Amino acid sequence: MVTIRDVAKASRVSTASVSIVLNNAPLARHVAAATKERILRVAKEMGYRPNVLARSLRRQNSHTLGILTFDIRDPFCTGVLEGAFEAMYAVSYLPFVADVRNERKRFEQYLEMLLERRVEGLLVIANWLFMDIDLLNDLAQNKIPTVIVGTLMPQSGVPTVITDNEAGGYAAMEHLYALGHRKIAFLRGPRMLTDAALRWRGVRAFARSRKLRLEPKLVLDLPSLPDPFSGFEAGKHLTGQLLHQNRRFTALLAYDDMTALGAIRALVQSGLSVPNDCSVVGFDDIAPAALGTPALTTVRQPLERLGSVAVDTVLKAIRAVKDKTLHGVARQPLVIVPELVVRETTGPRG
Amino acid sequence: MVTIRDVAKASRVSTASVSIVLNNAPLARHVAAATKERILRVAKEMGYRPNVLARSLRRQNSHTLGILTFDIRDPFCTGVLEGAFEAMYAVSYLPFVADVRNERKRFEQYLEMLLERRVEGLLVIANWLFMDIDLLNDLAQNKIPTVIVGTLMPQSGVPTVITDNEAGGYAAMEHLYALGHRKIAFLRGPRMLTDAALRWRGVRAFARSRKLRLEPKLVLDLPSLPDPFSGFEAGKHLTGQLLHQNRRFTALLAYDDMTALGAIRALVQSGLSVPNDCSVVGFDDIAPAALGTPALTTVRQPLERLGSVAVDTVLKAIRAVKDKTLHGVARQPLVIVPELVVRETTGPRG
DNA sequence: TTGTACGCGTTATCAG
DNA sequence: CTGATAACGCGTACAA
Repeated sequence: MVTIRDVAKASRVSTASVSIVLNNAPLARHVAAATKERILRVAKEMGYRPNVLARSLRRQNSHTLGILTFDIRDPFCTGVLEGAFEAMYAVSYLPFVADVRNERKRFEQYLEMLLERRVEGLLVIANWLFMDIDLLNDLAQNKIPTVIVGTLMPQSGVPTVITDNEAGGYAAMEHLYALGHRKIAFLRGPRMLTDAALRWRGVRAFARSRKLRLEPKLVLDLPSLPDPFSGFEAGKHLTGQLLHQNRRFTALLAYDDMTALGAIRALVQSGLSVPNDCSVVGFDDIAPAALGTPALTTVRQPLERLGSVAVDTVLKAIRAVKDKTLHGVARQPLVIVPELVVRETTGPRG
Repeated sequence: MVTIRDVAKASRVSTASVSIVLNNAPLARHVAAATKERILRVAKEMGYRPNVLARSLRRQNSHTLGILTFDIRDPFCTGVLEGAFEAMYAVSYLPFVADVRNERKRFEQYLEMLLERRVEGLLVIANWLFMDIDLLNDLAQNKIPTVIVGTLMPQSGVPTVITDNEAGGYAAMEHLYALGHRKIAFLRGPRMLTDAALRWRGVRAFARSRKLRLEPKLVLDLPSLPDPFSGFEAGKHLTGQLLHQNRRFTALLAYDDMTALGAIRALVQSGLSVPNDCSVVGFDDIAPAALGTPALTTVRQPLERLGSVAVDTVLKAIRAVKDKTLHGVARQPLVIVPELVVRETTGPRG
């Protein structure tokens, strides 16, 4: 590997000059044009690549962020990741990504590894499972700028970027109501989950505004399970239950897309048609939502936007720390408005 | 940030002793137990975290791999990633992941960034788009151990890990044939794509073995488009075309799941039922395949396995370079056997 | 333009 | 046996 010293020797100047010229530092103005050119040429010829490790050591920054995901296969994660990557690319930061797989041990080990690598900031793409495990402390301990994306941790104190769940729930209800649905079944999220509570609040808010009564027997709660794809099974199972009890409903609002997809499976397997016999609405707009037939109507979380806003927030915090302008990051969660995507699983009341 | 010097001072020993003890180096045997304990305790109390940048600089290794993905949202990528992460976690390597988004410029920039960061090896999760752009040279240039996953680049010279496409094609045909299907439509992959060619070869091999004639009019080729999700649209469009021409077929074998999902959409929208009127088989077994209704029958690529094998291969190559045992990595592509997953989109000929 | 101390941990060599 | 000293890896930045 060719070092800056090699280049210096070959160009017959000092390493200082090489560094100055290659970085186009202010002092480069005082370097003779001919010398500059020579250095540039030699460096290229020799295929010199500065060692970022050494640079980071010296500059005390790594141009690196750590991203902790709860499950890389979850489309929610990858959506956020895409946005995060984009924002990082724009400022030439590189991400370490660590897939926690919903395991506490991994979370802690990865966190340690990332800190040892001197990442400048941390992004945590979370789901409800991050709740049980009180890793929040681990996060709060380290002074390093951190942002949580995707779910609201009660009193975590960590800056958060989320979708406006309440608005989403409201919009979904509005849509179903407009189509004439009055008997609506709900597959709510796990009870302790803040997001679930907020979505439900949006639903209730809408119902109140239209004096629509929500039938308690049509409201079921998802258990909180560790596997993200288990949402599918849960949705299928709960819907099957509803069907088994002969409950009447013409529409179903699911906690998220995975749940909705499971619900559809149960409906179709019972010989019902979606949306003719029952409309279904999801939440998230993960990739599979659009790929199934019929395509899922859902409340789209602006995943890429969540990711990029989160990165911007972390970067801002990093700068704030550097400049010691302590009025760094907003304490309030950053809330991003979702968007209803009407596709094929909803239709007028049959 | 607390450094090794701080710990040394606080434990009243030299930095050397601290390093030796904390790393449990061979020399640690010669350190008095009491001293050891003191160092350990002080280090923990002070929350000392070794600076991996400095360590890497000294040891001339980074314990880091670079992973280039063509599109982080593609379920194929994330499947491979999961396996890769797992294998890396086992040896405490951390991945930089760079999402190329099928853009040449990004590929080159990221590649440069990764090399500057002294990643020890490179993993390229590729799809057909990596073909057009002759980035292979860029890869071959750098001496750094590299493995390509997921698609076979003709004469690239870069070690590759792939699924046995031919076996997969064969298995899919076998399944359809056993169900009684004889009029089978094919949505082949892009013509220049090696994987597509191999799958097709598997199909033909089976047909020959049963003296089954393949109707040329039922064989269509996908265009090669840049967006991974475009496979869906292409599948839908080509199937629509087939239907429009009133071609008779009782089963359809798609290039991959995305294509298959698109085909199903077209079939259902034409009033046909899957699998009653037409069976459909995909290839890959990406997550959405199992989530749709009906669930897709498909040839599963062992994605995690591809990822972990790829990482193991890179690590092996890294070690080979270090030990200068030049008989490093196999020149032959590593081929992993796929598995037919029978779900709901295939049934006996109607 | 250059010399050189510095950032931080590792390890070979040396002294007690 | 026990521990310290110092060179090293590489690029940066300031004084000269």
